[in-house]
Amino acid sequence: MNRRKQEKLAKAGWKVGTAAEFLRLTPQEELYVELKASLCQQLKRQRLRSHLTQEELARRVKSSQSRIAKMERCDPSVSIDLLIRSLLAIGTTRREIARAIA
Amino acid sequence: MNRRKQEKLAKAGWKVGTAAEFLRLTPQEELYVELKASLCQQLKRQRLRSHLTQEELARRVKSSQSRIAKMERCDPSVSIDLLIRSLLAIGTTRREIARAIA
DNA sequence: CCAGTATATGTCAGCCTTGACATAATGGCA
DNA sequence: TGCCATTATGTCAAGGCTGACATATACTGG
Repeated sequence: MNRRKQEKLAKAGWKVGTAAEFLRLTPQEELYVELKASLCQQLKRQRLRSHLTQEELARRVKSSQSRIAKMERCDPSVSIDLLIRSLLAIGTTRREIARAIA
Repeated sequence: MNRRKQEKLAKAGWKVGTAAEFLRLTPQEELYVELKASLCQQLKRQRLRSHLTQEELARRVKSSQSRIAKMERCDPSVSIDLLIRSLLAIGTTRREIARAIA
């Protein structure tokens, strides 16, 4: 958001900030969710690249369509553990995972 | 282990194999534990580099000495989530975490 | 040898994550 | 529009993870 618009909103009584500020995350929590988000995106990218539906992917990683959807949406209920196990299950290499994280 | 010794043990009725084989891990599970092990080592390295005791580190990451010990020993009861949250808590960057994983 | 510090191991109640299921929204396509 | 495939959201019992505590073991200087 540019400065102009921000000032305009401020005049109208709004506050502008990052999602982390809004959710009152500590800097560490912020890093954590960002890192997790990278893995969520990586999972979705890998799935689309493989032309799989969530249903099909779910079968491969022995999970369910709903959980795959939550993973890709980065739902708070999914762990990095599950994300990494899912990525490994569809052939993502450590190097690729590292690349997604960095 | 060299070939000679392996044959010798085989004659004596022993089987020789990797830890993964012994524990009957699937290739994916093996990748998972290896990746986790890298993070465990990284945590220990970072702690020693910072000249912290497990007790002190535990306070920083709001955990307990026993759990830190389990993390560094790569106890099955510790999750990648906790490892990553701990690493972030002591100032490890995403890049460094990625480097440890790759 | 002992005391003191650091690390390792075992246990467990309480909370968090998971797969599964139901159901709702979304997006084409005829 | 209605139908179908896909994805999103809500819920929950069962199992996994966590911090805390107790205790054991390892290490070191005196």
